[in-house]
Amino acid sequence: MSLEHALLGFLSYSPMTGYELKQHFDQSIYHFWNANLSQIYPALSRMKEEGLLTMEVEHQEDRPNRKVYTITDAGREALQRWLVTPLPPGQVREAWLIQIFFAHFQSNDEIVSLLEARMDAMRARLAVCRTEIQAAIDQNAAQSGVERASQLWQITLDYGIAHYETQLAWLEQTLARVRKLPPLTPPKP
Amino acid sequence: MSLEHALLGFLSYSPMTGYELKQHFDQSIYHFWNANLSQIYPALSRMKEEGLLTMEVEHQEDRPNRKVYTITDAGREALQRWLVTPLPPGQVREAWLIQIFFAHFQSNDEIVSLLEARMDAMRARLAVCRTEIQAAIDQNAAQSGVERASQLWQITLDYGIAHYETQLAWLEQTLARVRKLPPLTPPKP
DNA sequence: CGAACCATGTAATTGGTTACATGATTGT
DNA sequence: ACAATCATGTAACCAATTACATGGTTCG
Repeated sequence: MSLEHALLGFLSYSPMTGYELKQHFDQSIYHFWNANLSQIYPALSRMKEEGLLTMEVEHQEDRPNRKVYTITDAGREALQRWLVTPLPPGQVREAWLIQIFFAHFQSNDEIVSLLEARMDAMRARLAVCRTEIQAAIDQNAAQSGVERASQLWQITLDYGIAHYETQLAWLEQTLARVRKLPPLTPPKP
Repeated sequence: MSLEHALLGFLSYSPMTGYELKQHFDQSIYHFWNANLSQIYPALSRMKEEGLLTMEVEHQEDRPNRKVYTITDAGREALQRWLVTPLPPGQVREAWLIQIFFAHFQSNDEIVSLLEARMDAMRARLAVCRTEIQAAIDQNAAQSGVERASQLWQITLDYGIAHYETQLAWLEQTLARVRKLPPLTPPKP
């Protein structure tokens, strides 16, 4: 359902093709939601069948025809309704924590390696938020008339930044903690 | 894959039935990974076929027979290998942030409501971590011989606590920010 | 008297990822 | 020469959720 509503959201700005929608996903909400083209195209067809969108074909000679989707009144209503409906919070799923949980037969160094690998990944993501996405927001904010939208975008980015900062803080702290853990009494089998 | 390895992890403690495994999921790692019985039972059969587990039937008269699964050497090796393999960090998926992102036509009050609903949910989860799961860990730690395991469990719980605290801090801060947002210039259509 | 516990599963559906397929144009 | 951009899709697969099915025992 979320994918569909994100598509409606972008199409509420202006009519677009599936390809362009994908670019919007990549450029603005990638840090908390992503979608593949192979997911977007069938979703658009479905939504057209449901009357949430209309489609017009723009003929092109050299490349495949562009299919430009436009949101309908029914689509706007569906979006509107969804936007004010609180969603049940999803189940947390952090597979790497399973590794920590069952690491009692691993050496402290092995656990440290896992944590360090994760730190690298989290640092990289934090950097993307701070540079690329921030730049996109700033550029967008410069064009006036969209201040409210820019501020909401910034709010979601700040969520991402806070999230990754927490991850890193926790990892740092856990690293110190694991280094001090008494080593395993029975050595590895 | 993670489900399978979590099952191997619990079975590395002692042989168990699918039903008992589910209880372990619910009591110790629910805050970062969960599984349904309808997922666990077929997974166990599969893993038995793959030679990671063996199974023995305990006959019972009044209830369905218990199928007790035991980890094999191959299972221990597979677990061991997985436990030291860094996992690629998963894509963040926070559907409710889509709602914030596209809320520029919603009133500030409507956005505030969404945030407050989420705050309630996050407070509830934080409370579960601080009370129920903490109690389970403390109880487990009291039985000596498992200190290392208890400490790793505590580490994963502290992750959960830090996560929910960050959520709440961000929500609090965002609430204040949204209340100050200049209201929408064009009133709702 | 109904809910929760014990104990097993299958089937259907949903949502997402990966692989496959096509093909011209533009930039390095 | 090779990768990236534009532009569309289909098909297979995987993981997780929900619904369905069965049925006795114990607790409030």
